[in-house]
Amino acid sequence: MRIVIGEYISTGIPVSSETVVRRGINASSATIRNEMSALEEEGYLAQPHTSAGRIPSDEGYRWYVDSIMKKVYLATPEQRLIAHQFHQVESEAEEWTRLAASILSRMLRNVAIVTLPKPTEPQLQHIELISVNELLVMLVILFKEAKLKQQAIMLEEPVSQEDLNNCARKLESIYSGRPSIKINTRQPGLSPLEERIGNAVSHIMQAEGEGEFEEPIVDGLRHILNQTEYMSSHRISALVGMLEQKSLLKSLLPRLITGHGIQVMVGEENKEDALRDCSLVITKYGIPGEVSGAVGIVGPTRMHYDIAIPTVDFISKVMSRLVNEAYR
Amino acid sequence: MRIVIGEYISTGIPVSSETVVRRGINASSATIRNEMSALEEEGYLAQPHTSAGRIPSDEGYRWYVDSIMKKVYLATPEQRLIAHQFHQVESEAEEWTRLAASILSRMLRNVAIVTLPKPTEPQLQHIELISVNELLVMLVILFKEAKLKQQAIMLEEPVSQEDLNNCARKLESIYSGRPSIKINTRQPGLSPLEERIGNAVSHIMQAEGEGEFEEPIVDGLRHILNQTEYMSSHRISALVGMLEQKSLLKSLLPRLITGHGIQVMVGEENKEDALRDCSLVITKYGIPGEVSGAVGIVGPTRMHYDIAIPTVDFISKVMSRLVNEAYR
DNA sequence: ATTAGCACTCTCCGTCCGAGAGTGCTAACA
DNA sequence: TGTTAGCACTCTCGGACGGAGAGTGCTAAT
Repeated sequence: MRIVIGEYISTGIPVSSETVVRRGINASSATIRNEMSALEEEGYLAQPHTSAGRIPSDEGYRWYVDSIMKKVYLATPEQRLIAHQFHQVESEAEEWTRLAASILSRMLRNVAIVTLPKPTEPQLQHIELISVNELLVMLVILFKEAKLKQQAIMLEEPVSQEDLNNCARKLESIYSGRPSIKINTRQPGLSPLEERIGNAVSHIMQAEGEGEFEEPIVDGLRHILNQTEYMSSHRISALVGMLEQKSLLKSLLPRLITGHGIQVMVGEENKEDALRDCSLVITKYGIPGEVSGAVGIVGPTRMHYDIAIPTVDFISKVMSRLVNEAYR
Repeated sequence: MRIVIGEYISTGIPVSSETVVRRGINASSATIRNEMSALEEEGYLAQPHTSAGRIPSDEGYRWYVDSIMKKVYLATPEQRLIAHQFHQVESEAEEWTRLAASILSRMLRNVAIVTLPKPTEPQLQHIELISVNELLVMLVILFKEAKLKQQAIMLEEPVSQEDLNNCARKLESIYSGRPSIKINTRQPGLSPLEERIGNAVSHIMQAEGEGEFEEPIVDGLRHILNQTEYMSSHRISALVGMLEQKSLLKSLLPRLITGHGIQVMVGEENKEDALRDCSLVITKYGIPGEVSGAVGIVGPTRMHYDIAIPTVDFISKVMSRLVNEAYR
């Protein structure tokens, strides 16, 4: 009889035995009361105070979530709605990602976290050196995954575009196809210019290879304020602070996503203090071993898991498909 | 005698006549009371209720701000602190900008808004077409200001890198040096390929030319929660929502920054509903007529204007200097 | 095992009251 | 005329009180 949880999730008020009876259970309130106090013994429910209804404990939510996980299936209209929005978007990874975050946060009315897809091994596709003015050169690196990195480089003396092109070709041949780890080692027989720029390239590629995920895009912070008015104010600002510091969040993500498949962390199950009052529904997307990203949402423990889980799941599948199309 | 405002800003509690006396005024509380009720008549002060101290009205803050504007000067230690942080940063516009936002929000404990520097007339420097695979080409556009834009383009049939280079050179010669407005007009005598890619270039350059500012970087949202607990909750979430929607904010900026020099909008002076409970300290930076950006902070009307104004001013000067160095 | 009944407990909400803070006014004073 | 002391008045704040209502736990009957 754990309609209790569903009821509490949608109303937010402690559920009484009477309420359960009205929800269509063929039993009297007394019977329910006995059941409920049994469930409380087992730790699934709790009472805010003696004469109030019951609210689910973290364990209660955990049970509820587990029971939902079997039927992770998003209703067709919602699927349509999402597919439709993705349909209109350009083939630009950053755009999908922003869109995914925006859709998630709007549909679930919670904070969405989505990272750009990131290849496990960044592969160099092309190096370009463009002179901006006499001494300033722009180094442009294109990765196989159509991602661009740039860096301005100040030269000591003017170099012709000709030489720059040669330099670019040479570095390209050195770095292309190699896993990013090896490129730290110096190459012999390079001119000072080539060495200088080579260092910059190494540096960029190394930075690119680091970490499991890209910096996440966070959308829907405004929902935190509406949903969780009960949460103590300093907890809220710790949470917002954490969500705001993308680089911190990025380094946290691998710890949050441990397993495969969709993952739900309820309240105290979270390692991070700031998340102690929240639940996290999160999963990876991409091509295992090649490209990966994360999508998820953060909300109060009292969350519509029954919608959130299938939605996050569906979005992750859409993202995986897009990645597949783009990186095939 | 408007120590009242200074006092209220730092304590946050309505100031009584007694308090003013204790702040070193050579007069009795009764005298102060007379003065204060005169100031209330004139609209500079207000009483939350009959038997409470006075708090400044928007007009009061306005007067206070105006009186501060004369001595916009940041204390040397703070200047040092800021300069020091900027000193360590790479010569990357986005990095400065993020840093500026981070410094501002941390020092003033409020939300900082900073835009990337944006040239009034984007000028094309270089076009590069790099084939990613048979049919996919990456169009890379480099602007004079060392800004990069990319777009993936799907071809109908394979084209050699040779032809791509030629195409890039041709388009480069067409678009380079022209103000972005004219480039809409079709050029005669272009091959389908050139026309196709030319359209993409036009499109990007036009988008680049639009709007007065870049999308702003917002930092320090967490401070909103600590500072403004009194603000009604739906106002807060409207505010956060607005600050979160960068594109909206971007289109709003020109309306917020009308004049030159540092600008302060107090409470109801703001046109935007979401800002009605807030004050805005904002200014432009850059090279007038050539490159411009905006820096500012948003906070409660009860804000340390005496620190905020010089700080924003100083940061804007630092940013201007950086822009000057980079774009010289 | 279920249920009706009932006493009990606890929150919620409005009221009341006293203390305290601060004002406005008046009358005295320089 | 401007300043000040004195004082009555007003309003908030916090705690106490109390009744209504909701919901439970227990017991006894089915």
